Amino acid sequence: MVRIKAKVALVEPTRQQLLEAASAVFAERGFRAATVRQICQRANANVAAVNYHFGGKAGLYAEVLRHAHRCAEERHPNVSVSPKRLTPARELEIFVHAFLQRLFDEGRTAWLGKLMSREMVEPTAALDAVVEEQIQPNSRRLQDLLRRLLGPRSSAEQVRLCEMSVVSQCLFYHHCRPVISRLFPGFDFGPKALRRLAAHITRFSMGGLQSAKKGLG
Amino acid sequence: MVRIKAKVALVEPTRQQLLEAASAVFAERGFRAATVRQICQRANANVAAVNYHFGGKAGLYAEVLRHAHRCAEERHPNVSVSPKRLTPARELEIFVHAFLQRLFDEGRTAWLGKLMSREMVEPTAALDAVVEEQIQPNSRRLQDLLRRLLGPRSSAEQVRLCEMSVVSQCLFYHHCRPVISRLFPGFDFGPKALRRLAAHITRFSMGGLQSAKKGLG
DNA sequence: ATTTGTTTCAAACATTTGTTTGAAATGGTG
DNA sequence: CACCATTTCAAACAAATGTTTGAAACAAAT
Repeated sequence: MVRIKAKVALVEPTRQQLLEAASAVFAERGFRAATVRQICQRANANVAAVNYHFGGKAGLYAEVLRHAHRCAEERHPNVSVSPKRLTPARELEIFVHAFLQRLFDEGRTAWLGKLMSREMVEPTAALDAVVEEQIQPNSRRLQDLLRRLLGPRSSAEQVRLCEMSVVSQCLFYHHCRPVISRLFPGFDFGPKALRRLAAHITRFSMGGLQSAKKGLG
Repeated sequence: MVRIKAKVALVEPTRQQLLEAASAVFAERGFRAATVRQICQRANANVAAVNYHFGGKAGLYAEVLRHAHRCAEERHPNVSVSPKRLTPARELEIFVHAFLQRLFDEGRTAWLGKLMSREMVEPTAALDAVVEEQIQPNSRRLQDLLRRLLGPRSSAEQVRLCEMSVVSQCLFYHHCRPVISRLFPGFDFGPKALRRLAAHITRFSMGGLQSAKKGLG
């Protein structure tokens, strides 16, 4: 029994290893560009394992999305309510910073963010589920925050537009990283830079929101 | 001679047809997903034509980028200087609106914008040239405008960050269109909507710039 | 009309990639 | 040990795709 436990701990079941490897590869390369052979090699598994355990590349991808979602939920059990009383600006900054971290952190934490970012640009059949289960809730959360910032007279359209203005600034750095690093060599994405970025996006957006608010009447 | 001229006018040389077809297909599908067979079918050409005229798929793609650049230059011979005296806000709105149009117009006008947008997310070997020849100049142009708006005390870093805040808002709608149309059904991208979008992005950004300006000291 | 250089074409080729297969290995159970 | 289900594996398969090839068609010049 000790031996069994030890073995389980050391050599994780193939299915799990595939899931981990696939998460990383899909997050890096995207669904299309990732190959099952890459994934299996990384998981020390046979090429046929993907089909045996997940019924195919698509099935594996679907499982990876669920897996990443579970991992993220585990790590942030309930981000929806900020416990302390914070200024709205600070609350927005926290949202933005968390968003950036999900896109740029290394390791398992960032899988979900990267996968979702990929889905936006190069959608697969899984996009509908991703939007409904993951993007939609976050969108509602940000909209609530923005509505508070824009005031009760703001229209749904205004809230939507401002939401996209905020989100776009965060996603941009991930989507366009290849261009940014060529256009501005030396631009880095370490933790410190991420905080500075979040500060800028928040300040810029607070000004933008104020401007949008004025133009309401 | 008349017969020849007529024929040339009616049945354009294969090379040109390939270029046109490839521009459309690459803009729609991206470099990887586009297949030479698709392109050749659309151009009524043989599969081997691509290799004969351009040395391969990569060569064709490189030519397509140059071709799209020429087309865009032809259409907007010199956008760099706005002839009339405009308020900076109006100037920014024109820039933003033109940007959006390049991404969402149908037909040849939009090829370059779409191709560049693709390059940002899914870079190819051609990205370096694209950045240097196309993105860099536009970037400089926007930076000049923003520096005027931010005032002489603004740092290069501030200008860069604000530039990305503006550009990101424009690109977002193109990059994330699949998500937007699921999240906000009915969101359209017709000419009227594009003008409204440009107005929002401009107003939002003007507020953001003001905010960024304040935080300079 | 013949020649010469260019262009087109159908067919084949080589490679990649997702999937299938049938046998071998594995591990628990009676 | 023998039996059974589960899992792994090397090999093969089928489809897609970029590229090559060698002959045919074509056009212009001599």
